Amino acid sequence: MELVQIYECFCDETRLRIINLIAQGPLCVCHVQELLGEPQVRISKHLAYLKTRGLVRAERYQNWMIYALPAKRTAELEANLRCLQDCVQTHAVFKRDLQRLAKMRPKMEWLAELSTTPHAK
Amino acid sequence: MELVQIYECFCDETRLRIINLIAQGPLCVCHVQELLGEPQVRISKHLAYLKTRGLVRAERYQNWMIYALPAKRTAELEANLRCLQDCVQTHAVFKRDLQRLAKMRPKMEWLAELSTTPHAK
DNA sequence: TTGGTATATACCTGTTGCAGAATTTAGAAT
DNA sequence: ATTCTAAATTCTGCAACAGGTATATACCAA
Repeated sequence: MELVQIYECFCDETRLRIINLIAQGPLCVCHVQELLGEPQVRISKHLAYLKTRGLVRAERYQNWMIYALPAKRTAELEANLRCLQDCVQTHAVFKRDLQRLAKMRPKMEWLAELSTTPHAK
Repeated sequence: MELVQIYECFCDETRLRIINLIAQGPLCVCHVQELLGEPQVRISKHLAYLKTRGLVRAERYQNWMIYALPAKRTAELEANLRCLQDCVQTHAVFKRDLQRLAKMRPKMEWLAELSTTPHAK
């Protein structure tokens, strides 16, 4: 994953919000959709965009597609994800997304066991 | 300067190289052009792109346009510039650009006195 | 098989981005 | 005024992106 590709992924607000959420742990499309309050097709297409650039990976579980950060991440990606996390601290939209996610977590325990990726928080 | 705009500025390699150079201190267009070995129109247009998003400011000195980072930078911009500097350490292209810049510095002392921006070495 | 849910894809539209070639503008020097 | 240099702008073409609507696919359940 090249540096420029990271920034391509980062340069749209919807994608930033998605990344912000998925950085906390794997999510399926419908969760993201509900959390962001954006139409399904939009979420789906942005996720596809991220996937082609290797920023996320996808795995099917029954009816759901579970999206997560890749297990192996370059130092660059790690650095930029950390930087992003710092930056969004001060932005209401992103904070709200995370708060909603926290509320939703309890309903999502089944998801936690699926992924090989360790969850943040 | 919004977060997304920072990433818009970062998502093209030519722009990344320009930013990497200008982060070291103010430069005029012809310097950037010479350092990158890219045609003038390309440099000029990317600089315009960066300027409209507030990532750089420009100031005329006689025949030359001097581009520099803005004097006041948001925390986000600072964080991302630092992150970028870390990331490019390992990339030959960017390192070479900086080496060339270092060689060119002696010929550019007149520039140093113009700017209000403190130079990073 | 039928129907439902979750997700992706195809198609269309408008916008933006990037490139190069040619031209123009601004200032300096003669 | 003319000429030189530095830089920006205009024009054209093309590819990518972002949005939406509609449709298709994949899996599950009855």
